[in-house]
Amino acid sequence: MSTEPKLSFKQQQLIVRENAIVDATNNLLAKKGFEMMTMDEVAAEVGIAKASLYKHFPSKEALAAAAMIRLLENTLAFVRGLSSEQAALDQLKSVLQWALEIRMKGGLPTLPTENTSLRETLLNNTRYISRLMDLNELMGQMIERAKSDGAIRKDLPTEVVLFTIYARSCDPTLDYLRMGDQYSEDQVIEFLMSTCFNGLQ
Amino acid sequence: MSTEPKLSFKQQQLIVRENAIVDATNNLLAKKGFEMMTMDEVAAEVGIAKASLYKHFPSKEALAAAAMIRLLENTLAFVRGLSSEQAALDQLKSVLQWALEIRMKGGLPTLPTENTSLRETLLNNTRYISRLMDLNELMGQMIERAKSDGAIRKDLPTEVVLFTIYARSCDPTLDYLRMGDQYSEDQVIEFLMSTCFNGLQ
DNA sequence: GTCTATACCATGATAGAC
DNA sequence: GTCTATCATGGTATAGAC
Repeated sequence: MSTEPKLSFKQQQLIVRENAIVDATNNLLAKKGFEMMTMDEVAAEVGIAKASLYKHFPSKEALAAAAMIRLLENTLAFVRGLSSEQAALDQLKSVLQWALEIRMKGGLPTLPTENTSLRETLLNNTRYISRLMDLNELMGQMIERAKSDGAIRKDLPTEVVLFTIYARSCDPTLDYLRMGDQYSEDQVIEFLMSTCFNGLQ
Repeated sequence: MSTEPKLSFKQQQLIVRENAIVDATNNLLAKKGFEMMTMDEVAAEVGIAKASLYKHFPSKEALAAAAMIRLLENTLAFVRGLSSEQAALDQLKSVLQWALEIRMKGGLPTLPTENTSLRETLLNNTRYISRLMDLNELMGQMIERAKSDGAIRKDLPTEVVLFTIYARSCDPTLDYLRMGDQYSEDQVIEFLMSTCFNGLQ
């Protein structure tokens, strides 16, 4: 991506530090949600003083947004790296599976579902919106290809298919099924994907 | 239900007042979520002083729990009132449709999805848990009947079917599709139900 | 850029008069 | 049981020294 050949030691150190901060934010966000996560906790997990956080990120919302954007960019990279020889339907399934595996490992759901001040902030964040539109575009193309393959129902608007996949990737059913720990992680993921693509009937 | 023949005027007044409080809570909870809803707002919407709220409900959590329990009891009443002549699959569809229509009208999603202090409180509330278990029991029976009718896939555990329906009733896809207002409310509900029961393929 | 210490403020909850 | 007024807590954000 970048043409910059080398970074000074200080710059590298800064990046490492900020990565650590975003990592901690990611974990806490996944575990407690935006409102219940406090800046004290983030600072404690990173091992720095709270005030130092504010040297890197101007607000709690900005910090959480950074975590969401990083996840979104990882998702984009995954989608772009999909084999173009795969059938479109299989590509879609791979994306959903990837997102569910991340959540299984304690990661964030790809999209924010709750009505929080974070949602507001993200909708005003141009970088986030830009990435989200890129992802929607790519996913939309895959859905349309799957439709012409006859692999996805043509009576559903592409938008509906898209949101349904997004929603399934954030589905609380995963947490409920995992809580009971009656099924293996792979089984849970298989159930979620199967009900999404094949339905209950 | 009750065998109490008459209530004093004061008692009736109390019930009306508390209903109004729970109504307001219900609306704000649906609009803003638990964390973003403040007791000041509830009081303002009811038109009483905040301190008066605390004469009726000991805490914010208890107030929200009252709203959730009322909804759950309404759901139970709806499920119990379903015609026993209907096929089990149609009964399940009716329940989902009913829940989605409530949300369309600005109501609460039936189950709490977020990780909040409210969730904690509810899980320790015996009345809530008791009602939830009743609902799960009834829904589980319907699912098993639908399975033996050959109307629901037998390879899915009943639990998985149950959670999937619950999750769909809280699905953020509804909000996204409504925002675009490209489709009528009935169309949106139809999309959600169809993708749930028939899948995307 | 990191720390300690603190300002500041929103909000859940209470006191006490009527 | 309702009100006005107030408290207490906790959490975001900042000041200022190093």
